[in-house]
Amino acid sequence: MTDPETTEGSSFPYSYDRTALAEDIRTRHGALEPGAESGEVVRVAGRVKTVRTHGKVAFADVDDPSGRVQLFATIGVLGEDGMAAFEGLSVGDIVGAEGEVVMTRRGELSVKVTSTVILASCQRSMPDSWHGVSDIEVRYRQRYLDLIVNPETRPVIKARADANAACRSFLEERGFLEVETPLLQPIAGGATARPFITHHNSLDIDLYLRIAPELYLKRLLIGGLEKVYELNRSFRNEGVSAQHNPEFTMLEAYEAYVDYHHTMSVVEDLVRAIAVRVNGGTVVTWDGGEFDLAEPFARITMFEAIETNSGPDLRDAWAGDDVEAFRSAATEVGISVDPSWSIGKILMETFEAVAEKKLIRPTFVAGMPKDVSPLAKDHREIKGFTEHADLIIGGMEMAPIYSELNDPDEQRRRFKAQMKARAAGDQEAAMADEDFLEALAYGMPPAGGFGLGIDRLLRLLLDLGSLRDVILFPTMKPEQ
RNA sequence: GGGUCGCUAGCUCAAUUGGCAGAGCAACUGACUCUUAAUCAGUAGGUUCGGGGUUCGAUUCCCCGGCGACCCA
Repeated sequence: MTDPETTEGSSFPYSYDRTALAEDIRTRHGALEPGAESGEVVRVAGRVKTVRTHGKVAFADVDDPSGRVQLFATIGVLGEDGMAAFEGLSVGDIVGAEGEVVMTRRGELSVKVTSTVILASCQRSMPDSWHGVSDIEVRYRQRYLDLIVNPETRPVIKARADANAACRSFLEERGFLEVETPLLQPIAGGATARPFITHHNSLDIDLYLRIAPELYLKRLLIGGLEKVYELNRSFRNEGVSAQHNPEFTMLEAYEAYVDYHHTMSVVEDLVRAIAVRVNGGTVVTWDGGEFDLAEPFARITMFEAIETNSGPDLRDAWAGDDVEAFRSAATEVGISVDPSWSIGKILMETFEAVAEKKLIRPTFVAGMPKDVSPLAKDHREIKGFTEHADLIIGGMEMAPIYSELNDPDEQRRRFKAQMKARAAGDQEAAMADEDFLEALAYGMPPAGGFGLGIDRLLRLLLDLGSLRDVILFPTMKPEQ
């Protein structure tokens, strides 16, 4: 309980003139002899972690962003009223304290307080400072408590800031321009996913939250911006899992006059740059194993990925367009094949079931069946494929990379095929975007593009069990 | 969507075969002039996630629901 005198009236002061952080004090006076005084008076501020009273002397630990500092109070300095006020501090209160930096007899660097002010009292009981909060649900719903009591949470925030900064500096160095494109879109394009729908009242139209910025960034390519990127939040109306959150952070970038071979190399370098910025090196510890991102990323085809993971060899069946062979192969590896699935969709599902989780070291799976890849150019070697690579690391899809489709007639045919799938019930199939087709008709330079999932990459680099551990406020159902 | 597990005091956790809902920390009162998970004495704190059922009696067993975690699809 705080003293009623101090909780009435101006119990929530407007500011506090802090003159030192815990770290500053340690740097300047950490070498003082036990019992010595520094002669320097400081004002510190932060959250009370513990209070230890001893009658005519008392201690409190205060956390600020740089660390912890001990407050040391004596009745000789504060008098009885001041001492009572100090002893009234509660764990969780945010306080400011002024006093001389001293070293206690027991060798703990302290601020020997002459005055203490409660800047914000903590009206609720703080979680146990020893055990912290272990209930995962509380950690996600009340992230502020997690941050206050669980020290391991804070570095995750720093890692995300570092990853974002690494993306920006990497791309800026290479002449890319950061842009912002619509989050509210009349047609949700650029990926295959179910969108969220919202409504604009005064225009009286439904709009979608973007599932990707892709089609707008390509419009900028058409407009002559040859290297653009957007570090974006996108939204997909799908389940929540260790690898999925309905809103997620992605880096999308496009570069004119290159193909996906070039862009794969760019992504490879970018992933290394992010790792170095976040972890200080390229060695990744993941799920009990270890690998080095500095080694060249593998580049294999989907057929090779399936085969080397003891799946069937499907090349002949693919060349012969033998849907039945695909159905039986997929069924054999335990997939329940939907009768509406195309041959490409079955191949894709087979790959995901057989190989994806086993690709731990960085691997570009280069080439994607055309009917599940409506925005990439035809593959130059494999019939029915597109130049669409997926970078897989740690068994997770990290980044799609395309030779961007820039033929408006072919794009129209791809959209048509998608609409057909959509009509057949595939809610993830792409929507045709006439406005985008018109833009393409003006001519888009050949280009390579990619989208890098930042949340998943962070999960990998930090070796965390769930995507929710790198998202500060993951999507949750309301409690009631 | 299916399966498994979890939900008890502010936090971390107990509660025997179905038999008085408890401990530590936090809070509150008091003692203590160098503590640092301070110590000591005392006080208070509960819709056991919600609803229903079985039973003399339910935290415990059964059913329905909520939220979460993990696994599977």
